[in-house]
Amino acid sequence: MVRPTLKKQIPNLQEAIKDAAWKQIAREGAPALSLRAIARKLKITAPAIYNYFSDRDALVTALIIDAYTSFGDSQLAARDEVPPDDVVGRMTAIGLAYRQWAHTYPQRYQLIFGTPIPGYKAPLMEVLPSAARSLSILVSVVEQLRLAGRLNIKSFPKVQEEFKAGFEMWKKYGGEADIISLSIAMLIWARVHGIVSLEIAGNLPPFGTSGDDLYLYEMNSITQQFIRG
Amino acid sequence: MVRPTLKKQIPNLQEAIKDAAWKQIAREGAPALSLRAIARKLKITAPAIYNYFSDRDALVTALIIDAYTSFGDSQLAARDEVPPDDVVGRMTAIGLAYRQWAHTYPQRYQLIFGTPIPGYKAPLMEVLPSAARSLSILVSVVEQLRLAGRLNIKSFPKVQEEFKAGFEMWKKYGGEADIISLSIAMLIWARVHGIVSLEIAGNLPPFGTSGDDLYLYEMNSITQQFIRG
DNA sequence: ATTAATAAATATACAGTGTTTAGTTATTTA
DNA sequence: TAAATAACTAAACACTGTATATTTATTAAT
Repeated sequence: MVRPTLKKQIPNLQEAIKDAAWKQIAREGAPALSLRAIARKLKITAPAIYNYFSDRDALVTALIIDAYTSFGDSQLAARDEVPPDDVVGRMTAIGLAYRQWAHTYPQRYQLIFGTPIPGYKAPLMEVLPSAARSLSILVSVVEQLRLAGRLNIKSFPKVQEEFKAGFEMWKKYGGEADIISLSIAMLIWARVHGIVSLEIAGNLPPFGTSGDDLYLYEMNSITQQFIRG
Repeated sequence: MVRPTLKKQIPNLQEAIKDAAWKQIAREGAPALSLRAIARKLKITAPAIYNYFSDRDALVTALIIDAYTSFGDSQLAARDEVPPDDVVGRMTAIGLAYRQWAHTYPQRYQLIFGTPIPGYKAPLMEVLPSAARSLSILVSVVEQLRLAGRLNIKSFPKVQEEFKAGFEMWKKYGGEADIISLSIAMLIWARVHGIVSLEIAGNLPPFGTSGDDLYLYEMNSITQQFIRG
């Protein structure tokens, strides 16, 4: 019956491992992530990492959660810089923040939305809280529009029964909102994600269109289509 | 001065390697692609592959070109099944074909649009012909709308000067079209890609929305916004 | 027919990866 | 002081892509 506390030369090794991982990702890209390289940088042996992460995928999951948190923070900050009554302004602000965050941290963006780690599949249950939180900022603005009667939901498809359970689960982490607000938020999310993911992957520029203009145009399409008044 | 012809036990080894690669990708996913595993399946040694592909990335590039070709074929078939005068019908047909192809070959889709191969970056110049061809079907329909005076380009952003050179390059493989048609095609492409990529990555369903309904709604948004008459 | 040239395959090896196992060191509580 | 155990290292395994050298087989010219 003995319970020794943790001990290490490096004060907080768990955080140090993640830091080293991020630096490696930023410098050489997510696919180059290597436990052995991290260990070399920290002057420990590779198996020592297994005291803090059960395997490489667990480390990646932790990084993804951090990335979602960073993304959610930027969404939250963008929203709250605009007065609550200026709903359209808030929508615009988080839309711009979305793209700006992706351009500031392309590797984090790819880590979340791409599949840059060989054989890795994010475990939904672990990632959901931070993922739902980051999406919840957009949902909150859409919900605010709905409550103000300014949400144009004409002809928007009804949510199927089978997905209502998923919605209830989402609310646990994403906060209170009507399901129609979540649905419309998903569509808005898909639109900005469409442009930004093509941009980040380098598939947009050579075809003759600027991401800037296209993105602004698309944000205008969104507000025109879904906001009235 | 001797020029021996190719010789092999397997009739067309180059194609056999690609076939084995596709089977491996379909069974275990793109990141699991392994030259050694391909060699084992074909009962040859791994270095023998280097007689047909300069390295692993060259094989991946060949696979991507094949995937683009397969995608382009499905777009072409979908378009030409609808009479030329029914332009809206053609737009709908290729839109549905886009999503259906992605769902039929999710690994091919991810190979093109994701980044599933560690450290791989597609060489634009090699991929451009097949990529431009596959996009050209959508562009041709948009161009057809433009020529018929049914394209709604009100307030669509002008293309920046610096990208006009890229447009000229694109025309070489994508065919004759006005630059505004390409731009609008890009935006339409981004929209469908936004939904489909989230679907394929498994990020849509858990949050309570059906890809089916959302996609149909979005295709309607597109026709409403860009087609008049 | 013999010989030279060369394509295509193999054998071998190197440096890298994630991970497992066994053993060691250090710390903490009883 | 002694037992318990967390945290680490050392060594090894089974992989990976790829470079080099060598062998085999085929072709073309003499």
